Amino acid sequence: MQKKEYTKLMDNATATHQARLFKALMHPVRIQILELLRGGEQCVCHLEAYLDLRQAYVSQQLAVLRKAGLVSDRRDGPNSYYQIARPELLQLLDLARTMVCPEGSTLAKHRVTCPCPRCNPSRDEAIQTRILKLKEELPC
Amino acid sequence: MQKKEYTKLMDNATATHQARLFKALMHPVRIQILELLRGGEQCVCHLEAYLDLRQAYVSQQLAVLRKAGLVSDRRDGPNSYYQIARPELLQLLDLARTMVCPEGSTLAKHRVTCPCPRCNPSRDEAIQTRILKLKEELPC
DNA sequence: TTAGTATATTCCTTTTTTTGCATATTGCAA
DNA sequence: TTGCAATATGCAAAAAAAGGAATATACTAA
Repeated sequence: MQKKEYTKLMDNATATHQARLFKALMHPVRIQILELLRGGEQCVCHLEAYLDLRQAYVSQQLAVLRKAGLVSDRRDGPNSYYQIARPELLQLLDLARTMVCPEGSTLAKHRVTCPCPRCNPSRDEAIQTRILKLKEELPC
Repeated sequence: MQKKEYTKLMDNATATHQARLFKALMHPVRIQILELLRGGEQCVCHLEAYLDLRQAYVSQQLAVLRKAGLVSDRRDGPNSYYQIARPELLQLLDLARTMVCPEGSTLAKHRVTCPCPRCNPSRDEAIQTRILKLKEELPC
């Protein structure tokens, strides 16, 4: 039997890192979160409303994505905003989608009530103007 | 709070299928198998030798890839040959590798002894000629 | 300080994967 | 048929992930 010298195509460490990346993506909710982040950063309550999931659960899934280095977070007052940290992720998701979803499935519509500042600019604005008004009324 | 009509970016079914694809790829051994299949089909004993893993274990991992529709198999005599069924997979793996492995890691060399017919053409040939010789010696 | 909103984490149970081991199957030749 | 080589499958224990529930933290406003 022939004994051959063989240069490995890939070392174990790389394969393990790659597997870790796929592991972070192997969950439907995490994929949907990344899809929602496609258009830019979103706060947790927005994801919660749009996916119709409990807050703690969304936070757990975000923690998995964060620990895998796939998303980054930023605090703004009471809200946390998450965004995609690796733009190549979107290519990866696009490629995966073409592989599993050949037929253009029709996307469902549904109603959401999201409490986040971005979804409620008027409400936020109203609060801000009321605050300003009150401040003006105060004696210096 | 505003109530908005929202067209889902992705239906649950698609996300689930995508997750299933990533699930099949979330294992280092399966990734290494796919890398070995990059150059074309290989038999099980070849993978076994090149990855230095037990036969039953390689077969199990191949079964996962097969059930996910990522590889196809073909029987040729006593050997089973596997090949990549979805060429887009290679793109996916390439993209994933660039994401996790920025520094060009040096690939290790190692010696393998593979018993498969392709790795031992001379041995196979020798057997074949011996068979032919024996047949000639037989009285019709 | 207290209360309320937004978010994160910890603990625990259930389910799914992993992995080793034994065994079954298949194809071929004697 | 028997025996052997190559491959596949079934089973069980260990490890990991999923998901629910309670709780902790952070910030803001009163």
